Amino acid sequence: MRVLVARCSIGYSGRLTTRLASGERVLIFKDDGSVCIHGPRGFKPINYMSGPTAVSEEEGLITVRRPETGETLLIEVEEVLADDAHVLVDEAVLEREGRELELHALLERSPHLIEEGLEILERERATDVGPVDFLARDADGRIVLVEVKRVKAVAAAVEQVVRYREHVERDASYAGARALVVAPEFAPQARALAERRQVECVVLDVAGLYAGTEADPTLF
Amino acid sequence: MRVLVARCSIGYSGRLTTRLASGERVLIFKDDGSVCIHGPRGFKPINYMSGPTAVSEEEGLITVRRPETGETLLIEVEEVLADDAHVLVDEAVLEREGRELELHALLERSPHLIEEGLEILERERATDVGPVDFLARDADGRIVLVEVKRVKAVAAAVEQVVRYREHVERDASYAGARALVVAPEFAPQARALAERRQVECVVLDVAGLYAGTEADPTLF
DNA sequence: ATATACATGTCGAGG
DNA sequence: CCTCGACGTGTATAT
Repeated sequence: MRVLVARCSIGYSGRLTTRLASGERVLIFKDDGSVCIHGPRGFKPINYMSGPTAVSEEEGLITVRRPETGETLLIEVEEVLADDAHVLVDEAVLEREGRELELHALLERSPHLIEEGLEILERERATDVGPVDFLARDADGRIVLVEVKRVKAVAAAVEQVVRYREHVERDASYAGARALVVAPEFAPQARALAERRQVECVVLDVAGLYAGTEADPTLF
Repeated sequence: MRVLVARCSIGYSGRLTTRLASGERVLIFKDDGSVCIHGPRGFKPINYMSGPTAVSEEEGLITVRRPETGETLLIEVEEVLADDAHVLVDEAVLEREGRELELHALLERSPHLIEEGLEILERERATDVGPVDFLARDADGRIVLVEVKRVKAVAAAVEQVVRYREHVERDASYAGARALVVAPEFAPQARALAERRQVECVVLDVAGLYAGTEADPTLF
């Protein structure tokens, strides 16, 4: 990994075209061919390129090409402030907790949090329009399709569960299936669309959900 | 801006919890309080934090807190391989060309690129289920709803414009409105859905669009 | 401040 | 390879 600190101008051409006038930045060239250029603010690079790439350098002009897509990054180096190569040993992989999957597991253990009397029949049931999060049956014996969102549900989530419903209803035994979106919050447009499509919105108290579980994300 | 190269272990707690075992990484601390930590691969940081934050350091333990959200990043520094501070001068702002907004402007100036005889009536017309990119009228006087995608159109884009059509058709004067998706490329499932929903797909030659304009993204 | 849609989105899973 | 949905999505824009 090479860490170059330099005054430079940068041009990118690919899915769009960007131009960045002269300024001092930190440029990181990784061994996998990826490049990221950090400006003075924010954790996101101001310019970047995925690997694999071919990097060439001559007379202060660094050219990064990604043959796969034809993207090009041109870096005119005007002044080198620092230039260090590091051989970094890092075998660790990032471990995550608290993703949507765990929310699913929690709801599967406690389906009454969605609705009293609900029984989960299947999880991640595959359809040819994508998987539906839960296939369930309500207290009256009706089939219920459940789409779960960890964060605010938008119109697309409603569309998703409507697609599932249209799909399963081609099988007559699923006629009259209910469709639910379960989320801690709903965008107004999502509610409007849900009403039109006869999709039910279930607001989930995520904080209350996790309260008392060992993976309580509010503990810190 | 501080560039620290170190062997370290990292814990993040916020919207989720992550743990990263010991390894050698590049850590960048910016003056606005943002932090990003780069591992050996990829242009994305393996861990990060947006500013503003409070950063404290004692005995090899760096603590980054973001009061606004309660997020915390804990960095146990086990060995420092390099540690440099840089005062970087960078007033430049990134100029982008080729965003969706510009594509809209281009099409608004030259609606014949969508269809001969098309007349744009309104742009970004809002509805309670979302805006439609263009409200237009065709050579025969029929209302045309246009959804524009800068990259490949997928099924969701078709559903969007169908939603708009359903909305405007509640007003009888829009009965029989046409629905178009305009994009440089269409996913097969998007085409299939478009056919079922009677939505028209217009393939746009984006390269041709920009050819001859000063913002030609192919010039590199 | 809130709501909404764009993003060089990126990334990973599943067919 | 393609398609699709999640993401610590982040970010800008309009209301």
